[in-house]
Amino acid sequence: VSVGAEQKTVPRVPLSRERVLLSAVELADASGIEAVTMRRLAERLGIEAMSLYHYVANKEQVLDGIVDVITETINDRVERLDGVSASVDWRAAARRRILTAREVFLEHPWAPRVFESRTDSSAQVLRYHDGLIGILRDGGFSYDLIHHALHALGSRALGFSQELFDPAADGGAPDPAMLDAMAGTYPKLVGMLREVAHVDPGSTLGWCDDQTEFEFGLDLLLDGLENIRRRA
Amino acid sequence: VSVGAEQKTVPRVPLSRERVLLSAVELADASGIEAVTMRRLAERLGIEAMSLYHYVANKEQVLDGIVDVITETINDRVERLDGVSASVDWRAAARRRILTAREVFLEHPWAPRVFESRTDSSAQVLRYHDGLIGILRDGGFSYDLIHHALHALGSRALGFSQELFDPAADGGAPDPAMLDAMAGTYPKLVGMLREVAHVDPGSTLGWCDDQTEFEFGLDLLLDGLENIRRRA
DNA sequence: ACCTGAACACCGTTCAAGT
DNA sequence: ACCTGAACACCGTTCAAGT
Repeated sequence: VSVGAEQKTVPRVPLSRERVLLSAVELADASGIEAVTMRRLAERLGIEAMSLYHYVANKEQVLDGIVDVITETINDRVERLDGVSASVDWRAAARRRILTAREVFLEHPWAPRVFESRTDSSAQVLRYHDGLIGILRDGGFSYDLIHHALHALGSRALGFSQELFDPAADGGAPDPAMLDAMAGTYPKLVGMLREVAHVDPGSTLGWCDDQTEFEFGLDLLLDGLENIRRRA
Repeated sequence: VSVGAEQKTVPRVPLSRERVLLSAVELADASGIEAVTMRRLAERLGIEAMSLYHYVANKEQVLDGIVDVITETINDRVERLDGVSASVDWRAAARRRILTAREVFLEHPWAPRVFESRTDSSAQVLRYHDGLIGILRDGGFSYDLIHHALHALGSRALGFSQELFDPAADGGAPDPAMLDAMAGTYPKLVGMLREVAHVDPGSTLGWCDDQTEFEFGLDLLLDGLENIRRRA
């Protein structure tokens, strides 16, 4: 079938809010979140920009919808774990849920910024938290402690921690010449970088591994919560 | 002196990069961060938009500069504490530094979003971290543990934790009728909200106090770090 | 109902030109 | 050196109009 024939004979998948939002995620994956404009999104769907307004009220709803799409993927994966988790303690179940959610964010590196820009709560995010609260509740937490725990975890509960500055630069070791130049102004910082950057020079992961750091922070919080729970 | 006379006789404070950035912070304080456009910022300074490009290369530099201005304020305040901190243990010194920094963010509620949107590192933020690293180092931390600690603290080291969704709605208790409607879909979440929202019904702070939650998360992390430090 | 085309009110930024 | 005016390439969104 030639392209020309296809254009005439194959019926278009009918447009829908769902298809608009899925397309927005694909566009962000392919070209970055700044490429997600109403005009470019419409172009990708083969319609005019104004036609989008039949499926979403405005661009904010597109971004809200992106959050829902991503978190729905997360929920699909973590809820498959819950059946297996019944026999496991709360800490292992919570840890596994969070690290599974994190895998989805690793597939959409632009997504944390979108999540942090939202102010309306998403139905899928509520569903994710509902499941996490269930795990803590079954583990013997009071609702009061669960509430504190969710605030303490923040975005870590969902599987990401937005790094301040240079998340990409963490991959490569800092330039020794640059460190020399900075040593006068930031003596302690440079002291740290000089030592930490050389701990494992042969590592292919680079001197600073995102996954390790995420798990370190997560375990610190989970351990602390377990201590409080046990004392209560 | 009449306004008309003033316009002719009083020499304008000469424009500078510094004055542009200070004005950007004032504009964000007054009208929100979305009001900080090149055109509106220029208007506020009594010049045309294009004149701004003599002081900054582009709008990204304005946002980078805003981060520097805010963090400079923080550094001014926390470095005044450091003299007094000499006799204090690392935990108290770090806690005081962070809670002092937090006060500045409470004065600029739009600032966390700007910080999290930056990708270049700021000289003032490096200076802030240098001081914090010094406190931990004096407290007996290895550079390796300090490195993990900074990642675990994330933006909490600087005094803020970006809440996901509804940070403003936390002030008022959730609507009981809405909770009833949500109970079927989110049973555990509603269970938590029903209990936690009624713990202190007479409190003027509302059922969920930002400061309390921030300190809870911060102490959880600091306690965990102290445990690791002591074991090492 | 679904989609469009023209237009509006804004952006950030360029360029060449003024003093 | 500092500042400007006109223009360009883009936004999100309105409106009235088409099928």
